Amino acid sequence: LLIRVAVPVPALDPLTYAVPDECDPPPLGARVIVPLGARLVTGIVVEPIPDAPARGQIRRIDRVLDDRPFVPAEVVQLARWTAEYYAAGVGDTIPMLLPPMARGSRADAHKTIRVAAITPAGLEALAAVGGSVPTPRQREALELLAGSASGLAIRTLAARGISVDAVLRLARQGLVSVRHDRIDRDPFSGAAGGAAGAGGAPTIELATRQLTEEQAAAIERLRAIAATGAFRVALLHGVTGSGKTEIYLRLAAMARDGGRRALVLVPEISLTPAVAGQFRQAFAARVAIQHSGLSDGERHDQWQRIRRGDVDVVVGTRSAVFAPLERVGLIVVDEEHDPSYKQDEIPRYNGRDVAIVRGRRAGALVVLGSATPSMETYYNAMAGRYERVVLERRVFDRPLPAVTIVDMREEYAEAGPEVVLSRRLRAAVTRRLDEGEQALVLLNRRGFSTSVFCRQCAETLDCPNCSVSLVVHGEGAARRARCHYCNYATRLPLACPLCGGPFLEASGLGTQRLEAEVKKAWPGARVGRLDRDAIRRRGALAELLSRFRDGKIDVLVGTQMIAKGHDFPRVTLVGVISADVGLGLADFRASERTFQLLTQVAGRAGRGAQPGEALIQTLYPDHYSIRLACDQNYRAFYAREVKFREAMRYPPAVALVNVVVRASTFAGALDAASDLVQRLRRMTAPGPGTRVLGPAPAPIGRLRGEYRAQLLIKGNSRRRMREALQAALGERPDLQRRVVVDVDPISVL
DNA sequence: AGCACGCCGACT
DNA sequence: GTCGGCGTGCTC
Repeated sequence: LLIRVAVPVPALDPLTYAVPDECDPPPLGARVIVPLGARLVTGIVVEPIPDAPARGQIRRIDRVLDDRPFVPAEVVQLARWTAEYYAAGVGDTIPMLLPPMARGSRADAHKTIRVAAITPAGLEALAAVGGSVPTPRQREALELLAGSASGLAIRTLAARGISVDAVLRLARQGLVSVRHDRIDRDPFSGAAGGAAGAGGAPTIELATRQLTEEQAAAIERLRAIAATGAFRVALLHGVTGSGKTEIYLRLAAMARDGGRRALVLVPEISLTPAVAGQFRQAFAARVAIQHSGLSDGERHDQWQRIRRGDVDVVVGTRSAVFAPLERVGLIVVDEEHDPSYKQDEIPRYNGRDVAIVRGRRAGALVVLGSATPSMETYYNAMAGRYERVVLERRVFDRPLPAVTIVDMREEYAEAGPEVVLSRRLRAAVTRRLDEGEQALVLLNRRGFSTSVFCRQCAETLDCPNCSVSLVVHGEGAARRARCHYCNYATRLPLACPLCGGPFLEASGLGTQRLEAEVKKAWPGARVGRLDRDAIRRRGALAELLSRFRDGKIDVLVGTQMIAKGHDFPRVTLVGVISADVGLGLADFRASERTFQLLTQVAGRAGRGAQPGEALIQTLYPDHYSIRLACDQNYRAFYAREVKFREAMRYPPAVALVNVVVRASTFAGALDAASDLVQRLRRMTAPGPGTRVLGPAPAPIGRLRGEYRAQLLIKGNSRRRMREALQAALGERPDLQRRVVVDVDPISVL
């Protein structure tokens, strides 16, 4: 009997193994331990009866771990779909199905390690004075091993400066033996409690809460759709503060009452504790939370609870779309436009799109919620593929914030180009502080200064590994120049490294400098900063957010992180420092991102009793994404942007695949990309509508010391595009590992 | 990812 | 001449 098994090895597709006769055949989704090369790994059965004939030699499975599916069959199929669609191997997606610590090829209840032990021949060689004693390194290894009866882990030896290679060389000479030891351990002991907790009855009775008319109508429509029990996607297009979460809660309760379960995806759970918290309140212990902020033990515990059927609702980030939940009747993707749904490493899947596929297979209602839907989603809604449910008003009839554009060209003319905070913004902050209210100030750029240049020779301070300029972080003695792409860091030189000129000047501002400016402008105010640098420490983010919520911070400065989904009732003012950060990027989504960011951040104002206002500083007050964000006119923005996408043949008008080729030289990267382009053009010529663009140097032409070139495939059949690409790469297997394929890229930078 | 093989500069 | 670092190919 043959089965096909997905093993957690990057880029690898399922392998065929034989099941011994004395063994019960494992079902789809069961774990099996299989030999792979010289080691044993844990895999998942993806085809109990292979569709395709086996290729190559067939080995026997070592052991079956489960007689029932460990991963639900529908989730296994979802992983296979994801691997194929995003041009990855099943081996890339399989780890996402498993609880942490059961992931990876070496992890499992049956982790194996390589242990080296000295052989009699080795002892002899060691004893023979000056005889067959090998190299010093090898001698050192033998001496260490001679002192240990049971041998030493190769890892341990490596830690003492003996390379794996050296040990394996000794093994080939027969002087040491290498065995694979299984370590049976229980990695999950003591993993109870934590986020799992919250037992008892729900603290809030859903039905008693008041709904707006719009909310009630939206729920009624969605309920009717869900009641059919058939797959359907609905866009819940609701302005900021319109109470979308309440609708998710009610729909989840309905799903539960109908005997089905709900999967709720949020962009970044630590940034939207409100959503998770509200589900906790309504569903108490019947909720599981899945996100990267949990410890491995906690995550494992949550995974098991879901798998056992102990929960009705799973709230989680992107990867929760693979949660082992059965009988899914509702899938919510909150803030569906958020770029964090796209994973920026292999497999490069979009959690929203995988959610839709999961919903189709489960016959579920999929609700995509946003105040600023992605172009893709709105395009589908306009084409009638998605239901469109609209919430135009905020809850309690609270007004949307009044948004005003501040033209910084006038400001510069008045006060010089150094000005950071416009007069208008200063006045507004002062007024809010006097009223005891809070303000958010957005600047979507980290660091203190964004570049350093020499006044004498005009040279800029660049990263030695990447083609980007270094960003200054910190002030005074703590000043460092850092690369945001490879983490290279150096002390800021006193003189120009090129010409020796002493006049180095830092320019361009980031959140750190903004924080300093705000503190200087309002010495009495309590100022906080929220960006990736400020939340490095575990728990720092939650701490910062709760301090702001509790009113211990008056002005919170930060990057786009401050724009995401938060509900701070006392924020009445939002300031945007440089709305045009990002508009200069040569990315087809630049306008969309800017519009979304500005609309979302403005939407943080006036969510409580006091009405809010937003002030947007920009050098391009006439740019449509800024102007229309100011009007909070999504439909006008969409109408304008979709014309651009159609004219330029960009998504959602066409499908896009981005291919990046790496090489040690610039010419090498460009040549390889060019070769792929030619092969692709030959292959796609018969397929109308498919076009190959490039090759061109990647926008970041050098990254971590490697040169990069890129090409784009545009077309209307992703399958055709993928097949052409696979065929081209099949002809150039040597390029396989130098190429990164991104299907439906969120950005082509 | 691991693991093996083979090529090449460095250094006894 | 070895040693060992590193790029390349393969795993049913």
